[in-house]
Amino acid sequence: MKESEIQVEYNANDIEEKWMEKWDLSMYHFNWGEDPRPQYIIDTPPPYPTGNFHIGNALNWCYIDFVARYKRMRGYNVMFPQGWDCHGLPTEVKVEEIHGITKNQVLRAEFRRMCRELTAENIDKMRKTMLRLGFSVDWSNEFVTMDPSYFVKTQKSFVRMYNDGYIYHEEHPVNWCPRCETAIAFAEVEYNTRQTKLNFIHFDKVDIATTRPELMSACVAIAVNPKDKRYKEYVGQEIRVPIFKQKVTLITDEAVEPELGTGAVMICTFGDKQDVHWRAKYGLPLVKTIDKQGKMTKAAGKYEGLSTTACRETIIFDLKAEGFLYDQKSLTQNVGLCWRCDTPIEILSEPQWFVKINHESILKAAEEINWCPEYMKTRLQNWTGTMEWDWCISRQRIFATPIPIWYCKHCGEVMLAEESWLPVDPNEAAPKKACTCGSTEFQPEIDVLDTWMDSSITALHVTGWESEHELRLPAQIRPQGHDIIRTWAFYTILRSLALEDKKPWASIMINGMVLGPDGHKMSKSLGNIISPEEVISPYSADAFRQWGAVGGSTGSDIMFRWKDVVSGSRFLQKMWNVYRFSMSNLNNFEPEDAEKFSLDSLLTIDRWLLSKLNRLVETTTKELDGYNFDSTFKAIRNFTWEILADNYLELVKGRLYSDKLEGKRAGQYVLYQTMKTLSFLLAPFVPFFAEELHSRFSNESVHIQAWPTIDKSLISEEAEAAGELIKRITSEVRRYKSDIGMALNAPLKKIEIYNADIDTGDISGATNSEVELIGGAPSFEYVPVGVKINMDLIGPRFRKDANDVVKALKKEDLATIEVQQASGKITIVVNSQQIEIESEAVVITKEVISHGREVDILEVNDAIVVIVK
RNA sequence: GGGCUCGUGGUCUAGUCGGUCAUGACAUCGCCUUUACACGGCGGGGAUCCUGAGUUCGAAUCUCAGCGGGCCCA
Repeated sequence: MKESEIQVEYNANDIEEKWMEKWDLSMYHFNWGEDPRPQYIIDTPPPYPTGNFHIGNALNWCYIDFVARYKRMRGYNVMFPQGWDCHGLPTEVKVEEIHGITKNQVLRAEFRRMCRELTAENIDKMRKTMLRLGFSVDWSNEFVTMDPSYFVKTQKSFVRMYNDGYIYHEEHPVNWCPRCETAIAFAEVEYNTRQTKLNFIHFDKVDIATTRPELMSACVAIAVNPKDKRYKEYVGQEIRVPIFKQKVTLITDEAVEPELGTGAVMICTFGDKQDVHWRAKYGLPLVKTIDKQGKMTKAAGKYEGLSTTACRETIIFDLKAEGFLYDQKSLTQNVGLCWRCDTPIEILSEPQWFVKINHESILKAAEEINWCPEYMKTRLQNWTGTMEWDWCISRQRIFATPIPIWYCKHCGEVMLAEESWLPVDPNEAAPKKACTCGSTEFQPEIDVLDTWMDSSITALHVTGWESEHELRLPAQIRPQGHDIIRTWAFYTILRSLALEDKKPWASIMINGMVLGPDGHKMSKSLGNIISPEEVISPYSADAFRQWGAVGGSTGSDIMFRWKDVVSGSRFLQKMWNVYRFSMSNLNNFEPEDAEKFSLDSLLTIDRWLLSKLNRLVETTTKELDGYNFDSTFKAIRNFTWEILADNYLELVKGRLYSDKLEGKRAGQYVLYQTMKTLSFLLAPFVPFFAEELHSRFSNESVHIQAWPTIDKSLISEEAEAAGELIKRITSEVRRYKSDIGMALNAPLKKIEIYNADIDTGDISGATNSEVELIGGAPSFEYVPVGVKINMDLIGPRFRKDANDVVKALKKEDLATIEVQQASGKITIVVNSQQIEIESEAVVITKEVISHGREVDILEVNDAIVVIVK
């Protein structure tokens, strides 16, 4: 083996950059052709190209990469594709900001070009971070949703779902941002508490309380609780709305809270989602009093043209002047805000495109998917159960996939694009055929598709839907955060069923959110954001990735902790030292020596180590199959540090330094196997470091090697017990030296070991002392010092009296119990009753006394270790 | 307000088909510069297992209620 140029310091950043340069990334490519390996396709989340690959993304990608690398080593044909979910409002807003324009000041095509340009730059930046973090992405399967090659599929999916009756166009209440002038989905509404005024207003028969008097012109009914006696006599009667003078009916509904305000509320179209409910439930008329810009319409009479807030002030002024308003109280309430610009949203009734939701089929598919962790499935189920509106898929924006629809100017008929015309922007191209009425004059649909329409077909896209390859749906796994179970997971299942009648993935692996070092979710406003780059440059990507692995269990939210990164970095240095030590002792040991090596010449502690090593392989394999990265990596770390470094190396050193070939060869063999195995086990987690370790064993990348197999013949209880005894004796001697203030390498006059049949060579080496094994019974006296009680036996047998039995046993003379125990039965008196206890229920602990000899005595299991001073 | 989830030494965490000394890491204290490593080794101290009630001979673990954190939603 070569040990040259193994530096004392592990210089992570140099080594990571070296491998980044050297690696041929085609080793991560998926093979679309014939392949004997089973496929393992990952439906990677396409991030939104903000330009910053943040730490939350990084955690998600760490998980994906652990799985991808592991599965490749396990012999799967793995695809870890990378997509980019480009369309959306944030980019539009950013472009307006950068160019100092509003989107309506330039041509749509020009605005789209600006958005594409910015997105391409942002993707570039994020790709760099991903490469630096060592993710084994298959870049040959990258997709960009704004590219025609991708959005042609979004459009095709629209056309097919339209033809299959899943999509319809209808006037329906939608969440609307008056600033952005677009419909938005529930997923895009944020809630915040605000102070507002509850206004108390006299109507002609009742008094009502409202926070939104500007909606009085849209008042279509008054509602009270059916149990509210105050209004009983007026139920069903007509009430006149002040100022606007329209007559509305007083109705009753359970949902009205009698305690709030006056107990009577206006139903307006629409103040909130409850109004939408009530309007549908009671078949009330629709009055549109707010327009798309958030201005009052003609329906608001003299208030037409005012903004909603100006209208509110003016109406309050007028109500006061005319004596209708008799009180105002402040009220804290939650208001819905546009997630992007914080403008309070309105509910408007507008013609929009919708996708029908089939609850049952989604629930059934969710049941067939393997959820990790399992409880995340409940979230999807609960959400599905509470969906009331269909999915609104149209948006009034520019940078998005166009809806491939025109309307005939002559007869109004809808003209749907044929698949062969796609991709198409109806605003830039006309239909290639005439309307059924004969007209060739068309009005293009200017609404565009919700971005989720793009991203909800990723599972289809990556498995080859509508490509030159055969369809390989379902993908094997969907890795994603729990924040988007209700959106991305939900929509993907829906679309996959609608388009191919198949579930999108076999499994879904959920990651938690990343919290800042202060325990709160990372956010700009809290100022607790940490970027992956800030962590990598002082500590390395491999250290960062270890935080991802050990930070917490899969699915739970995990805090970013610097000390996890620091300890990751220390582990690399520790492992590096172990490796350096091992390699320097392997300079005359070649792979052929390992092949020729006869296992018969292994010593006890070697077998102990190899047994532990194979158990480690067993554990890591099992844990990785269950996506338990934290327990996997902790097991590797524990093995390396405790078992290998602190114990095995110390015990084997004596042999490695000695001239006796046989024991030395055995130690070298163990080190050789262990270093090779560890380089494989570490590969999914710390790919740069593992490659560096492996590079001195082979010219091939560690990342295309097979995962180690478990050699069951080397796993042995006896070997472990025997090794454990040696290890414990050594560490007892170490403790002894520490207790009496000796240096740990200081020699003892002599160590005698009684009542144990073990190799003493390694003990002697590790304690730097002569060790003599003495057979036969030692001439020492045992003194009982305590009693341990087995509650498994005592508890169920004595129930209520168990406590008294324990007390009695503890009071009893130890020597007496010992004598009785030897005879098989212990008889004691409890609560003046004589009872018998089986001898197994009690264990007498004993100590050995030196009996006059000038020695100290240590006990390890049944062995007696005598230190001659 | 609803759903899911978590609450264990100063900090973070393991354990959760109930069994009497509760795991480990970081921090802290003491000892040790031993030829892989002081980014190390050895040893010690430190816990009302969120609170209350219940089930049980016995609860960190099971049940109920409450308090507090997180995410999603209204």
